[in-house]
Order: sequence, then C-alpha cells, then structure tokens
Amino acid sequence: MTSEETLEQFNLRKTKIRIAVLDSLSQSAVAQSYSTMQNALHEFDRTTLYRTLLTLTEYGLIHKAYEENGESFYARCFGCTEQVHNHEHLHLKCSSCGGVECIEISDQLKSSLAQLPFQEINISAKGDCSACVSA
Amino acid sequence: MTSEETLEQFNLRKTKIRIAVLDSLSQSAVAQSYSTMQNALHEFDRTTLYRTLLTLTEYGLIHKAYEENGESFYARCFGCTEQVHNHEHLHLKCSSCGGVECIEISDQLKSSLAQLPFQEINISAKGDCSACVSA
DNA sequence: ACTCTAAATGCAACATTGTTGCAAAACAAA
DNA sequence: TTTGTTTTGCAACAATGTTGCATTTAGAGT
Repeated sequence: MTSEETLEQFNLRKTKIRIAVLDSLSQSAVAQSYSTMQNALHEFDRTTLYRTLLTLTEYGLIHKAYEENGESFYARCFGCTEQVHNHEHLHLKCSSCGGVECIEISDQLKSSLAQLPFQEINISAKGDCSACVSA
Repeated sequence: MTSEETLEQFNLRKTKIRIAVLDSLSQSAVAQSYSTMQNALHEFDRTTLYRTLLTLTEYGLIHKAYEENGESFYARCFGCTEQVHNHEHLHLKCSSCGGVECIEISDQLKSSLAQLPFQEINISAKGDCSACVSA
C-alpha cells in the first residue's frame, strides 16, 4: 500500500510532508532519528515535522522506537491502529553505527510480556545491529 | 550503607551534590526526574547536577530508568558495578501521577531476556503505579 | 594544620529539541 | 471554484544536552 493510500485509509489529509515521512520510514530498514529526518526534509519547517510525527504516531502509522539523550528515533508501524498498538518487537540501539533496528521477539518472550498488567510495553537493548554484524 | 560510604567504596570524592543526589534517590521509592532533582537541589548549578548524574551513572550507582519527551528519570542502582549492570526490573511510567517506578520482573521473563544476544536490556511500560492503584 | 595537585564546581555560552500561538496557505468537499 | 477546516510556516520561548574555562574543593602527603 502506498503512503497516500495509507493516509486515505486513516482519513488523514494527504499532505506533502506526511507522504514524505511515511515514504521515508517505509523504505528504511532502521528507525530514523528526528535530526536525520529534519536534514532529509529540510524543505519543511521543523515544527511541521514535529507535528507530523505527533499526528502519525497518534494514528498508529509510526511509533517512537527509541529515545536517548533527547534524540528520538521513529519507525513505521505495521498492524497498529489508534486503539491497538502491536509493538511486539524490541528496539536495538546499535553500539557500532548508532542506528536503531526493530527486531522481532520470540513467542516465549511475547507470552511473558502478555502476562504483565501494563500497556505499551517497550523493550530496548544495546548491541550490534544486523548490518554492522554482517559487515 | 550511607551515601558517603558508597562513594568511598567506588573511590569517588564525597562532594555535597553527590551525597545529596544519592541520599535523595536512595530514599525515594520512585525514580526522580531531572527537573524534580533540579528543583530540590537548586543550590547547585544545573551543569553540576548534569555532570553528577553522568558520573554516578558511569560508576553504576544510579541509572536512567526512563526517558520520554526529553525528560529523564533516574533511580538508585542496586548491585551494579561499572562493568556489570544488573537491571532486572522494568520501569513503569504511571499514567496517573506521571512517576516512574522500578518493578521486579518474573524469573520466566528474566530467562527469556537472558537468551537475547544483547546488552543493557531495558523494559518500560505504561500503567498505574502501586501508589496510584492503592489510592 | 598547611600545602599541593587533581578533580569538581559554577558560570557562560551555544545547540537541539519540545511546545504553543497565530496568520497564511493548502486540502477536501460541495 | 468557492468555502470551511486543517495544516503549515514562522516567531517565540522553555527545557535539556553539552562544552570550555576559571575558580574552588577534596583528599593526599608533609
């Protein structure tokens, strides 16, 4: 599904920056930092980017995968809605390249987490991402 | 063990702010935000607080329990050293009071996490903290 | 107690991000 | 195309992250 179709599906206006952000995150294997996106989308005002990320997060199209020292990383959501967030993966901050990767978790870990009486459980870890390991 | 004794054990100078930060976090049941500490320790410069938190984190006396929207929460470490971090608990951000609580995790979850090939695994969740639930 | 040296602090300064208000521009429906 | 609503761009400010440097302090030795 294209970014335009996705926005349409969620009844969101198809603006340039929303399409650009969705396109960018959809094509990226790793989560992108706010500053990276700001550089890539320098044609837009940073406030607009800020609010775009808020809106897309609110509607469950993207999620904040990782945050450290004031730097936020965003990734495309798959299978999330405004009501149900399905983030059954962990976020790996690469000690080598600094990137953030979303990684699927085992069924065992999923069931352990499912027993917890909390919402929006998020696991982050540090290590080497797949790109850096294979390099 | 007193904060002074702890600092001595780690070969850290016993300065006023370090003792104050350790005392404060040791007595607190929940993690404290940077801004909270800054208000409580307004006699010290915020840069000094910033560097104190860095140093105490580096030596494993405290840890950053949670970070969201640029607000960091710190908690006392127990059983951590500079080399080995033993953060086998999750950090619960209370949807009600906004506080951050450290919660022990089950052995099952611990063993699931132990199988992962990553370091510094951190679990955060949102829900109601024990104080707000019982209130 | 005094001195010395390394470490820590306070202050200034700047970058980045978070956040809000408001007028102008863009979008979507009629 | 017109119109009403939403979004954007810009200004502005707060908070935090971060560094450099001169001053002060802590701890060791005398």
